[in-house]
Formats: sequence, structure tokens, C-alpha cells
Amino acid sequence: MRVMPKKAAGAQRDDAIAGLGSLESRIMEAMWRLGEASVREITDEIAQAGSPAYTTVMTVMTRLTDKGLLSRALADRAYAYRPATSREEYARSVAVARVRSLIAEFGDLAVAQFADELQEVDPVRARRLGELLRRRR
Amino acid sequence: MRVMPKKAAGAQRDDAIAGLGSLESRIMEAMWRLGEASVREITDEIAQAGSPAYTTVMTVMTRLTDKGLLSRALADRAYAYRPATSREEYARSVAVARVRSLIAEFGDLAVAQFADELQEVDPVRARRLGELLRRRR
DNA sequence: CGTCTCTACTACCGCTGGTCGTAGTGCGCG
DNA sequence: CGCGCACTACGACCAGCGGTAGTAGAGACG
Repeated sequence: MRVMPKKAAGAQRDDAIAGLGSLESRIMEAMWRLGEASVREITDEIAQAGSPAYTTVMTVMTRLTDKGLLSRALADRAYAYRPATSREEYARSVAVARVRSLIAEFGDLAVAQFADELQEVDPVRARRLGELLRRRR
Repeated sequence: MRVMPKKAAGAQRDDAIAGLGSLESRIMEAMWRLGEASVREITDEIAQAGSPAYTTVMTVMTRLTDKGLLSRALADRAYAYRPATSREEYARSVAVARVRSLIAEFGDLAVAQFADELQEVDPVRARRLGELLRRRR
């Protein structure tokens, strides 16, 4: 059939967590909140804002499974999904990747900018980092 | 006409600098190397690897101009392009953006990971960062 | 058996970036 | 003076990603 271009799709890269799209983020948030859930449950859970269709949620959850962010197991008749990693672990791994590529790509510049930025934005954290680096040597 | 799918296109996000595509990167590198150049000159300059067609280079250079990375001025009959910013400036601005979003998104986690990673990958730079943070307070 | 629900499959949209062909335009040379 | 060459403008296609969703098919259940 001719799909009605109801709202105009397209990835909008907005509030997204880490390297995920906006819906992917919302779903992961819900998954971390619920721990284990079916597509139905997630659909209901994120129903307040923008309510995507059941099948949309399913498609995205399948993609998240392909990406290794969710795992699924048959329970009853529907799949029971659960996060493959904790939110913290995920955040950590993304942070590590980001930091690593930052240092790899920019080297000293990254270090200098990091110092500047941290100093400006949050001197307390800057102090803390100084401590960390001092203690560790 | 029906375009021959000669090689299959699609952005491949490989060796790319910063937030640019691979061809965009190669072109910017060449531009920074040459300082000022025409589409022809850049086409020749990057001709060794994968040699994109003249019009491909032109299209991408136009896009880079739209993005504000290049500026152009009519000289003789062809446009004379030049980098809008130095390589260093560009790298700096990208680094700033990356650092900023890293800190904004991950906060303490970013700081901790940065320290860890730097320590592991490059203790010398870690020491330098410690210096930077100490001196600045 | 008909209905409901869930999954699998398929497909479209918009955007980005790589890849070009074609048409139009202007300059210089024969 | 007119033709051809070089350059630009425009448009188009391709592929991948992420959001969006319809349809078909299979199993559960009344």
C-alpha cells in the first residue's frame, strides 16, 4: 500500500543519549527503568510523548537487539526483552569510546581543551581531576 | 539519464577527520595543504587514491562552502577556494565542541574516564594535564 | 471457527555524504 | 566569427541510519 506520510519521519538527532536516535533513547530509558519488558509494555510506557505505533517500537527494539543493546528471550508468547548492559555500564562504555577517540584524534589539543573547558564549566570537577592525576602517579 | 551505479556510493564514515565525511576530509586536507586552489587543482591533488570525478569534487566543495568550511571568490574564470579557517582553528573548534558535549553528557563519568584513559594511553600527557589544572587555580 | 495479539517482513520518509551526467556559459584560438 | 574547451549550476542517484508504520501469518483463546 501507499504509506501515508503522516508526520514525516527522518532521524532528528535531538535529545538522544549517546550514539542513539531519539526513539532508541526513549526505549532504552524505559528498558532500564523496567528491567525486563515486552514490546507492548514499552509501547505503553513511552506512550505519553509522541506515541509511536506498536510496530514502530517493535522495529526499533529489534534493531537495538541487533546492535547488542537489548537481549530477548521467548516468554509466554511474546519476547521478553532486557537491557544487555546496565545504564551505567553503557554510559561508561560510550564515555570510554568518546574519550579514547578524542585523545586519539586530538592529542594535546584534547588535553588542553579539556582542561580549559573543565575549568570554565566546573572548577570543582577540575580540582577533583587534578587530585586524581596527582594521586595516581 | 540513468546513472550507472559504478561503485555504489553511500557515506562510509571511515578515516574521516572530525565531523566530516571521507571525501570532505580529503578535500579539506588538500585545501589546507595548498592554501588556495580551484576545483581542478584539488581534483588533481587528491587524484592518487580513488580519484573522484571533477564534478564530484566540485559538488563536495560547494557543500563545504555551504557549511562554512571553505570560502570562494571568482578569480579569472574559475572559483578560487580557500579554507575559511586554519586547520588548527578548525581542529580546535571541533575539539572544543567534543569536549563540551562530553562533559555535558557524562559529567563526572567523563572526568573519571578521561583521567583513566589518559593515564593508560599516555602518562606524559596525563602529567601535563595535571600541571595545567594545578597551575590554573 | 473467528478474533485477538504478537512477530516477521517490507517499505517509506528525510537527511547526510559520495558519485556523476548534462546543460549552459564564457573565453580564447583557428 | 564561430567552435570547442573548461568551468559552473542543477539535478539525480545511491546507500545507510533512524523513525514510522501496514500487512501477513501464526498461535492462543473463547
